[in-house]
Amino acid sequence: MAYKTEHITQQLRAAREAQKMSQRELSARSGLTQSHISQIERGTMEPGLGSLVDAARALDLEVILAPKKLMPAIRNILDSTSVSTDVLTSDQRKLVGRLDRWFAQHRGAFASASEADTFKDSLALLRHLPLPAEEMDTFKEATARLDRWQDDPPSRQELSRIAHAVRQIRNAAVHRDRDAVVPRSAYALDEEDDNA
Amino acid sequence: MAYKTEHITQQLRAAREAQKMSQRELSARSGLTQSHISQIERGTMEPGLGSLVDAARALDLEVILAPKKLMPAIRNILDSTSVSTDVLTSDQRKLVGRLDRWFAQHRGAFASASEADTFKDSLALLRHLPLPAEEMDTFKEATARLDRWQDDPPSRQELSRIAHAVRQIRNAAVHRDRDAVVPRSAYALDEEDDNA
DNA sequence: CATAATGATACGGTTTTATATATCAACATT
DNA sequence: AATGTTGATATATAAAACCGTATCATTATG
Repeated sequence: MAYKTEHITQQLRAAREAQKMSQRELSARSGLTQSHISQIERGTMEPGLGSLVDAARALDLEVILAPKKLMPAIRNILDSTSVSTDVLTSDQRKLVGRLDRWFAQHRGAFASASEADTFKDSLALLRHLPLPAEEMDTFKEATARLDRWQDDPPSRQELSRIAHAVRQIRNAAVHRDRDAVVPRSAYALDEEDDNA
Repeated sequence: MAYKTEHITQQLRAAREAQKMSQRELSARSGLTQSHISQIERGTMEPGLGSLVDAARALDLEVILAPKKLMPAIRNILDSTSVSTDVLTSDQRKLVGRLDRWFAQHRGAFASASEADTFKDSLALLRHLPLPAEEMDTFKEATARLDRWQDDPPSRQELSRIAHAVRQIRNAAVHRDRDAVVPRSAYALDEEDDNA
């Protein structure tokens, strides 16, 4: 049915999820109904152009028409440029990187696969979400145990505790982020962009 | 009404006109109704996403979502790359240029202002539309009389005849251009009446 | 465990899109 | 002068979109 517009609506969903925004929050920002959004994302219904623009704007996206022949060049810009601003402290970057490498080799150490996935997901987010100094300490502290995994491998229970702690930090960061780090994201308030 | 989507639909119309395509032809290529297209372009109604995509495809355009922050870069691509590729023979370029200069000085020689305008319009198009060799001959032949305007000024009737001939060449070029240069633009035709 | 948040659905009701078809005035073409 | 083409409209009808609201199963969270 909505074969022609599938990629667009799919992109909408991807953008929303990338911003960790719920359908209900997007609903509030865009003026569309949550049920409406769900159906659009699922392909159950095809949005009107107006709805698409509303949803897109709420996600900091623009609906544009581009000549086919220019698409390669545009695509180049679109997926080469990393999306987030990456204003992390080098401390955070290093720590996340270290944990990342650790995880690559020891994911099997977790109690369950889902727990490992949760941990990985937390890491993925903390790679992009800046953490305030104090929380960085908590983060460091929570994962300090992993530094000694070599000569003293942590038990699964210890790992669970650590993963849970990291998860909490992630959650805190995500929630604070919406209003603090990405405050001028969507709204129609800032119509004024820089000039061309 | 359709304030949010005005620029998009406006762009649609601009693209269609730039390709010298009539609403009826776009209708045939896109599957939409001519009346539908008219209303969309006028802003009387807001198209669904499906309709927009259909119309866009028929015009060799793509509907895409782009992050706002990347818009400057994209806009750069969009309007830096100018119009058509201009693959004219040097013969055609020269001839058009000469006629252009001639016209700049002798537009008053035409029978009416509108006839002069028509001639200018034809020239403007032939500056960008490549002409096959045979037609170039016809073109040259039709305007040969102007080469002797100096010592033997052509009558208004002669001018009318020439202008008309040039106009015909222009028309043929436009039609051929649409069917040749934009052959694989729209798939809508293939779906419905798939005649070879 | 209890609670809250999430996404998927459902349904009745209003509004809008979209089609099919035709007409019309303004031009363009032959 | 006769004929085609163009874009704007009109009307009637079918088909969706869109909203409100509400429910439900999962999953996340405290």
